[in-house]
Amino acid sequence: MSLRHALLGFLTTEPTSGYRLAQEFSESAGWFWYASHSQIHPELRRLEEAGLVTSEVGAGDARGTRTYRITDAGRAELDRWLKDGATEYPPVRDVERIRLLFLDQQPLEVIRKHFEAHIDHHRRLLQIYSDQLDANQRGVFPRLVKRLAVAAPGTEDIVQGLKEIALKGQVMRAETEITWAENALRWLAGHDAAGRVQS
Amino acid sequence: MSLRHALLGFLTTEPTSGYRLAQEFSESAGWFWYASHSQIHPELRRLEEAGLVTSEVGAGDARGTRTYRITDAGRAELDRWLKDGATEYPPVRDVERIRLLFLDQQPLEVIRKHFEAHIDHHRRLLQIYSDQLDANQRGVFPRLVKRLAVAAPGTEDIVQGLKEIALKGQVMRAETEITWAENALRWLAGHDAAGRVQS
DNA sequence: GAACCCATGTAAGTTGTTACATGATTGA
DNA sequence: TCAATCATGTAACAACTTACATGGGTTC
Repeated sequence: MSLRHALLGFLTTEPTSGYRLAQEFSESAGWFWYASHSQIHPELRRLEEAGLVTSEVGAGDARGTRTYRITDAGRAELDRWLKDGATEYPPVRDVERIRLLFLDQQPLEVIRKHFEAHIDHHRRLLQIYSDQLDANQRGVFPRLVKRLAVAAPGTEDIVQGLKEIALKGQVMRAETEITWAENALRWLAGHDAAGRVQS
Repeated sequence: MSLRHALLGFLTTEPTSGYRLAQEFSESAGWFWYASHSQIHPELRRLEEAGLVTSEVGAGDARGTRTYRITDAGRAELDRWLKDGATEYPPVRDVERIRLLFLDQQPLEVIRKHFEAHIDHHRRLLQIYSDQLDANQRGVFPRLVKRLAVAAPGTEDIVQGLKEIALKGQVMRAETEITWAENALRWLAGHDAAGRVQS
């Protein structure tokens, strides 16, 4: 149940609404966790039932925006999750790779398009994460600013450092995928040429 | 519905049983797709209902091993999937990363363990994929041998090349993760030392 | 007043996990 | 004969997706 803990984690930065959380969890390539509002709202209510968060609707709020706030029990649960549990790496389920394996009986053109689409996809991600990394390093990344404001004294450089490391990881991943696919395209081009020469 | 197409794809290499498929989908770090037998057996029956595969139990087979074979309709469906559909990249859901973000209020020791576990995990994967890559290059990788046997004439080097590229991708990913976490550990060690000097 | 954003919700369906259940064969 | 492996299956549950639904606020 990672959504639960992702929500608790975000709520340690500031109390906010399900709508805002849904925005955070949708934007920027899903940040590190994607979830839809139809999953977030019920989960927040379950968290409230469990006493891990509280919620209230502002007195004069006609829209009915419900603001969620993490409780001490919620912080304890998050702390327990962070301390006790090792990261559970999910099983590999890579559509791109299984497609690639079975593309071996398709025309070269189809294979080429596959790698090009892969590069496009990861270039988009690279752009997003590079921008965020840049904003983080300049200290203007909104989420960083908010988190620095609530960070325990003396932990500021850890907060910023870990965000930078996390973003650097995304950048490295995207770069790796692009390099890989570019190499593949080169191989494919060489193979194509070789095939023509021999025929 | 990728499991469907992953199963169809594997069945183009050779007719086999749900049990064997479940083994393939479990071993070797899940290869590129993990699925449990309790998901595979029902899916195979659904594929049979849809006319995409046929199945039969060998005459003298007391164990009741049911061998599935892809039909022309199944091949057509796989072909359609490979040709028409672009790869659908799933939304980002990265437990490791969200854990890392919220570790910023934990002791340095806990953070260090996180990166060490990350390195361990990816070293294991690296070993598996390196071995497979090696076996593939030497032409002794069982799945490669089988697939080469059914490959259309003239496509052998594409078959082997794409498998190599796919495995190379897994190796690169694992290496990237290890490099990333090693850098993070170095940063953490430097930070720890700096902290002690200042205090 | 139309279009768009803010804000929450439900319901149906799919996918995937975990646990339970059964029975045959093989090898120590 | 006991344990491991072969082989398939079901049932309950959890996670996630997609679509539908509602209503207030803002802006042109």
